[in-house]
Amino acid sequence: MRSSAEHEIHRAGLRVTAGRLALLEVLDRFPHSDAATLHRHLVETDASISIQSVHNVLSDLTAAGLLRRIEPANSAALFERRVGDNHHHIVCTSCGAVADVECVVGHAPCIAPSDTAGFTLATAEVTFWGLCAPCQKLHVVPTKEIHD
Amino acid sequence: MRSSAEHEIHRAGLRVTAGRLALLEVLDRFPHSDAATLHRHLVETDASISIQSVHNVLSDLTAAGLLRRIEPANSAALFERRVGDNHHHIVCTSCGAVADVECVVGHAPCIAPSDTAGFTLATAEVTFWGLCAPCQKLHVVPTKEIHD
DNA sequence: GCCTTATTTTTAGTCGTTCACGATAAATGC
DNA sequence: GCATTTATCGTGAACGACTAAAAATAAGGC
Repeated sequence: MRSSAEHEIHRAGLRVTAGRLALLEVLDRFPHSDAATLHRHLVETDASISIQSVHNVLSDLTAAGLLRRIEPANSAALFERRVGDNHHHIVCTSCGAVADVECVVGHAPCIAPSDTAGFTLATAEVTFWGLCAPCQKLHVVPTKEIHD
Repeated sequence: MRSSAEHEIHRAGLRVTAGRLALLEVLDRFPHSDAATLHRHLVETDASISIQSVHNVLSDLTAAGLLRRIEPANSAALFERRVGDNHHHIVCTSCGAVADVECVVGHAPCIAPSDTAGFTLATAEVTFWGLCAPCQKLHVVPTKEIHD
């Protein structure tokens, strides 16, 4: 059984290595993970890979367009395999959990601010903040005040 | 002449110190600055303040609601005095310059994603990416590919 | 002006990430 | 298959941004 990951890496002009395959596989199971978390999962399963190599692989695959890197405030860089669409994210202010969010309004409204101050607009990135279901149950009060 | 900054700090229940006043004044002239930049401006003008104290003051004033902290990807935390509204930002992918952007569509559409995956939604944060006017003139090609 | 305690300084230390470089192993050509 | 090339990985060190702890200082109420 030949994984699609193998094809993807090869098509990107990169060498197919055990580390890259393993990382893509783990990232499939745990999207929105940071480098340290991915490294932990990797050493747990089998592959011996250094944390620096994890950063290396993440950087290479992101540059190749196989991964998307997001960087919510107060958090390390997170990675996901879902690329090529303009979906957004919602982040839990209490525990940092991240979920994908489809932009209901489509592209146009969000990407058309009234005044771009002379900037040429390329992309719009939306991050939603809130409480995830488990944290709601725990009655955890978010540390940041939310005034309307 | 009593500065409004003095009142603001006092009203927040914080002590009015030279460092805090100086930082607010510098941040007025250079919005969207990071701690290191602010520190540089401060030591240039007059006030001898340590970089750690700058972080301290920024943290205190942000917690008190006098400052807003933003954290664009690939950048240190930036601060601005404009608080209490829901304006967004546009960041230059080439030089990192930041400008304020009013959200033309208002509140509702952006803050109403179709599915929040069980999250309770609190706020929406929009970051626009593009090229600032000076970087456009320099014909600088952004390092990230822009498809569509 | 004094006293309490918030604030600042000083000094270390942490976290996430990048860099340099020798060691290793994919992929190409034979 | 096997050798060669060179992309990739491991190791170790370093970096920037930020936080922590403790001692020194100074704001502001009395």
